[in-house]
Amino acid sequence: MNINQLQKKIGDRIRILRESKGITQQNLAAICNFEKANLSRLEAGRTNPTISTLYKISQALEISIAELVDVETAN
Amino acid sequence: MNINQLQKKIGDRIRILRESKGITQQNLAAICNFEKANLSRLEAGRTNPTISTLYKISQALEISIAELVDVETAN
DNA sequence: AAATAGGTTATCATATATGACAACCAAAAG
DNA sequence: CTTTTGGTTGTCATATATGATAACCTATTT
Repeated sequence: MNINQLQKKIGDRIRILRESKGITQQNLAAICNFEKANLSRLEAGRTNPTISTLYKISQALEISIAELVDVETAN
Repeated sequence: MNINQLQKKIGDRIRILRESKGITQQNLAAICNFEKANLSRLEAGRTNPTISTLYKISQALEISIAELVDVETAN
């Protein structure tokens, strides 16, 4: 798995988790105190997020970081 | 837990895992194709690493990213 | 039709992660 | 004592993540 694939997987995971909580990007961005545009970029897998960014998202989604970045098990 | 604390925890975890494999920073850095100095900074919790950096480290340590960033359970 | 909702993309400014390099330190080995 | 080992710290250059803002798009609602 290369870095682009990883970014994509992380982005997909954020989206799936967000949707499963039934909230919009705008909403999640607000909870994280993020810029909405950046969340869109993240979910699209277009950036290489920092651990602090991912932590904020995990907190907003009420899961651990480990759970958030658990993208390897599904292969 | 604030971002500085998180960085510190991640850094500690990297160190502990590295030491448990019995390899030096220089060694791990080489496997990851990292600059040794940066690994030192990471372990010291002085930087906010990107997911790609953490992924490379997790691969070198032969664990998943989720395992690497699992710093919340102990507290 | 116009307004709203949800999301996407671009541009720009700023902070900083990372690489490269070098110098330093303490402890251990020779 | 000198050399080696393992790690730390600083400086600088470069790429880019993130925030701020704005414009755009589609679908739905009013």
